[in-house]
Amino acid sequence: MAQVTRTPLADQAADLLLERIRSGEWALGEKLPGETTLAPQLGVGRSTLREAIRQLAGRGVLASRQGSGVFITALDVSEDWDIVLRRAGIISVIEARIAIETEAASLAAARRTPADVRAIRQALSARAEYRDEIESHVDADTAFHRAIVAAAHNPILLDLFDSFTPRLREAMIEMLRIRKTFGHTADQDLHGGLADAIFDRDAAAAAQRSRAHLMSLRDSLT
Amino acid sequence: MAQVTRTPLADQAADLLLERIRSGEWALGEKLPGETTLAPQLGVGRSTLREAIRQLAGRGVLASRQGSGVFITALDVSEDWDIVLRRAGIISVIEARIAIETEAASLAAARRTPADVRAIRQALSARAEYRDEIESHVDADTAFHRAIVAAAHNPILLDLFDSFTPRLREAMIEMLRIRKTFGHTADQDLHGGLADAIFDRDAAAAAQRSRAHLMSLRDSLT
DNA sequence: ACTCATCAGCTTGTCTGAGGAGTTGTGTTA
DNA sequence: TAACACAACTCCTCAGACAAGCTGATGAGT
Repeated sequence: MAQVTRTPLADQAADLLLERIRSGEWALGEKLPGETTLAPQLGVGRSTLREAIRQLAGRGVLASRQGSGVFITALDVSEDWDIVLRRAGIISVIEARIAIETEAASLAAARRTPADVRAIRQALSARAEYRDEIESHVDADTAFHRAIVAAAHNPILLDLFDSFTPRLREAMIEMLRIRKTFGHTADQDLHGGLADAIFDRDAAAAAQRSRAHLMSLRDSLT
Repeated sequence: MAQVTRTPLADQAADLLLERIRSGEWALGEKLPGETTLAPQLGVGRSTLREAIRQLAGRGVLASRQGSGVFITALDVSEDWDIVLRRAGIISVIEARIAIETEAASLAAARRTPADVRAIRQALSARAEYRDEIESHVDADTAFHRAIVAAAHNPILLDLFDSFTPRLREAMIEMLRIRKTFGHTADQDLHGGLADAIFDRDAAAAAQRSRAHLMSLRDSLT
């Protein structure tokens, strides 16, 4: 099928180049072939190739240094996060949560304000209420953990957390539906202990309890 | 003050153009002047201007349509994460790196394969070579840290790392250019120690050294 | 044998001129 | 009035020339 809209050669060359970069043809920081050899290889003129390179440079994938060459600075930032999370598997996701939440818990212990304390306390009691309905319980649990990350006062960590949890919701519900181990008193106490450590400004204990909780979650899946 | 490093004209033209766009000289969706009139206005050749436009097009600011003209598609660079990272401040970014890299180092110690060991070792020696050139040093350093995250065999952590580093590159270069504290033997030894801990499968030591390195980096900025 | 300046041969950077191709508005014509 | 033809724009692509920067080899001088 012939396409109605002809895309510029420079765009096509950029796509083609990005594809080859993604495929791992060149490692991070490695040098690309010279313009004079790459241009005929892609079937375009040198200036067209240069525009393609500029385009990728604008996206932070390439960087060119005069006299030296064109180098790969990133293996594409890409926005296919949805797919990545799906393919990665639940274990990898929980490990990423461990990374973010333990650090956040530690920071939260140091930085929490009275307003943070109120928010965490409220989320904790809300979590205790929903013991029977799985979905509500998962939502309340997520809200509790989010309150802790928010108390760390680091916008990046909060952004990372927010990019995880929506994808995680279904998986968590599914999981809890199969193994009916949720809403137990012990589980609730574990979360209470994490909150207490943050209230007491005990960074080490907060990190340790956050990690312990998530690792037990991970281990229950293996 | 004459600058030592001459930035390419195309980059300068792109910056100049972005500045004028940000100042509101043209409205969203409006057409820019033609290449033949804009190029002399900026004092560059036509192809140079075209490369500048391509660069901004790659960042989603401009879009050119053949026969019609070049149009403004966004007044702000935004690009979701880019602006978040810029506004958040370098401290928050480093804290996020601490979260990701310490966990990754710990996992890498447990999971590293012989291939990972080779990759880390190679990156480390490459890092030692580039002691004088700031840019090359930063790239080599990034490659080293990336090799460790890759050795953790967790695609999500690797993706998170990759989403940080491209934006961090310029800030790191800028920082090192001001404070000339890089490439020191102590610094290289620190990285060597981290690598050794991973080689020895000592997860605790790997995490501790990774954290120590990044925290010293953070503290040097306060 | 070692040091260092020089240079040839790479690389990317920039400009120019020539067409090709698409779009748009205008004027002519039926 | 409506459809068509066309001229005048626009960006797109290529080729060639030269400038500027980097790198490794070469050779002279110590």
